[in-house]
Amino acid sequence: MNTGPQAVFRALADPTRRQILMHLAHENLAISDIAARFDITRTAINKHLAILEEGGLIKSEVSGRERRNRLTPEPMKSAFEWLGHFERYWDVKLTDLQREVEKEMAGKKETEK
Amino acid sequence: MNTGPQAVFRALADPTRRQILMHLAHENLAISDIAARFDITRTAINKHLAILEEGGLIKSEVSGRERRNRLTPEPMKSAFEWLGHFERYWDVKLTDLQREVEKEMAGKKETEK
DNA sequence: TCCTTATGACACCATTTGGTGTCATTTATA
DNA sequence: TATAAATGACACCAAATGGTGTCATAAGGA
Repeated sequence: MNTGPQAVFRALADPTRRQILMHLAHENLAISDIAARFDITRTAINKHLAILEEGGLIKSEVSGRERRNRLTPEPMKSAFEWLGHFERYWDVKLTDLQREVEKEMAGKKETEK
Repeated sequence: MNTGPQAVFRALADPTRRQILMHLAHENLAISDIAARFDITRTAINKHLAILEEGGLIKSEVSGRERRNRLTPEPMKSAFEWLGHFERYWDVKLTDLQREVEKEMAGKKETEK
């Protein structure tokens, strides 16, 4: 397992995997349960689960003949925080404010001449 | 261009692309400028830029013989918000608090018997 | 015990991904 | 005006990705 940002972003890059995470947010599910919710084979689901587990986003434990999967979303935090560093850039209100400030500064410069 | 969550997560999945975004957060750069900061060819950088632009994370405009790239991070917001839905799950403090509350409740039950 | 269910383990495949190198075109510049 | 610099446009490649199908094994249930 490797909960670094790379393994997490990689795990999040596939839409099927993100959907699996959403299902697991509601309830723990066995592999067949998950496969029943998608149009792809159980084998394909298994590979997705392996990548999610590699990213540390889920944990699984066997119980009888089932393997129950549970969400362990802590590693998402690193991706969330990485994105958070850009928050000030995408915040439109702040950008508008900056523009206003810059315009104001420019105006002052002009009047100071 | 397609600023949906899929295009954004896909663009963020590669470590080189994430580094390019960080560089562009500091300053707008031409393709050669970016290529000079990595050990891969300009052609490879070009492909990464195309994927970033496809996700709407950057915009570029030609200026003479240069193509200047600028960060347009608004689409990151959708990925950030998607992750935000899981925040309550990974928040350790909240989890600890819940554990405390549960322990307290269990204790009360005991004493109430 | 027999049959069914849930996985594990492979082998195989087409497409995508992340790189490379080369050549042509356009734009500054000495 | 030559020359150098910055891109664009291709062709080509190996490895990773996202699927498939098949067969074996283990665990429950009638």
